[in-house]
Amino acid sequence: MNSDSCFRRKREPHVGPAAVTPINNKASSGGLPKTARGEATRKSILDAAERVIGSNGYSDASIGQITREAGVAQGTFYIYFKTKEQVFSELVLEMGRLVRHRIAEATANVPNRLDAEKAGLTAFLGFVQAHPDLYRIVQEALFVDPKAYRAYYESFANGYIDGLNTALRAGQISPGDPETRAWALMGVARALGEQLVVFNTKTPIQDLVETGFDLIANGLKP
Amino acid sequence: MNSDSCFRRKREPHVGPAAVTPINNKASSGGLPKTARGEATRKSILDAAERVIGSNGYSDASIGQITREAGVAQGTFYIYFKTKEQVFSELVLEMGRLVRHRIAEATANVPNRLDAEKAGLTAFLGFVQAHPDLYRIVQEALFVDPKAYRAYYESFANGYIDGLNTALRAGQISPGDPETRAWALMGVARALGEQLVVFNTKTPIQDLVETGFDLIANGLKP
DNA sequence: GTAAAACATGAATAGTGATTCATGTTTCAG
DNA sequence: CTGAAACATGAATCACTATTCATGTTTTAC
Repeated sequence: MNSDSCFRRKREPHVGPAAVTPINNKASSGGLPKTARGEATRKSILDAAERVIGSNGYSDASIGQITREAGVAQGTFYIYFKTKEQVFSELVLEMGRLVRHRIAEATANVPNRLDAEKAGLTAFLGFVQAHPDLYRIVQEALFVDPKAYRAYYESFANGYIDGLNTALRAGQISPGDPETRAWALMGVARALGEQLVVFNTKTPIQDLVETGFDLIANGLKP
Repeated sequence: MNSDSCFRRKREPHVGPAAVTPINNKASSGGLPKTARGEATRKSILDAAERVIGSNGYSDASIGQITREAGVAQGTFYIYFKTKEQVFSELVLEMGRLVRHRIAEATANVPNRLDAEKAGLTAFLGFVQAHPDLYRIVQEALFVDPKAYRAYYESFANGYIDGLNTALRAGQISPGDPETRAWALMGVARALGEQLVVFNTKTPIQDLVETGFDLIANGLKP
């Protein structure tokens, strides 16, 4: 329940002229569009939101900017989204789907877990580099929409845990609590991704993967 | 250069009545206090800011809340801090000092690097659990004060890199790029800390340390 | 003791931007 | 064709709160 400073408290819900009004339930406020036109408009708003929020951050991104960027009037925004927070949440969800899909794709036909770790890390870093904005968006979700933030990482973790369990049963990795390991491994990937887009390291992705993977596979022991 | 939505553009600097005005340079606006009284007031504001920002987040924390919590008038805030952003930055700095100090302390007399990793991880998780607010504060710094955010992690990393280099020379760890390793290892600690205060895991700290350390030391290889 | 510096107050100012709404314009089922 | 639903518009509203300032009150140096 964060939100921008202005207009925090919702205004008293405005009751229409009377029950007489035709039940104009529109696509109204958050509803999904019912025609191709609406579909297109909604998408262009969402895309604009991605760019604007991605580069300015949530608080500094204004609905005006977003709609201008999308080429629609300001009021149009509220035909498709109930609040500013809602677009943001959808952005986070969408991004989660994209990353997971990309990693699943990259690790799909890799039968060995360690190779899968390497492939997954490579795919993740490639994705981060291609979508630096989306990376920041997820980070900010912790404050704007904690639920979405948790959902993002948890659905990520679940897949990871499954993978580790399978590998464990197949004797491909040493024993160890899969849940904690999953979070730790995600932490490695996240940190290296952050190196890329937040700290702008000069280290090439390939080297990050090399060093990161060696650590994951063999640890620090001499 | 983020900031809250309200009053983004600074008002035209107000020029005093004339050059006649005594150079009342006060502790004015961001200056440090010059008496014990001032010192105490400043500290109480900073402490209040920690609590308020820690639990409400930066945007939702208002100066009014902070000063109320500190038991001073709203204007008093501006005797010690130039802007809302400034208190926040100081909070981040202060927190960085605290964590690093704690970890340095915990690893000081541990001659072996692997043992030091374990001790450091334990100390870090303990700290995080004791200061869940401060943990969130650092995360939010990425958006409110990116410079402080980077400084926080970079000074952390520097110590880490030194430690790894020393250990490498002493043959206590296997070879591998210390910089990338440092970030990856910090990523593990960060992720496990997040488990604790953001995801509220039931796993006891000791188990997190056990699993995390085993991964760091030996990797996943069977 | 006293002037000046420090510190404290809190009401007033003013920028901002999310959200609404009254009013069009398009689209489409029948 | 035609009326209703869907979609679009953009000016107006107005809750919020960071920051300032004119005016006290305390403390300190001498």
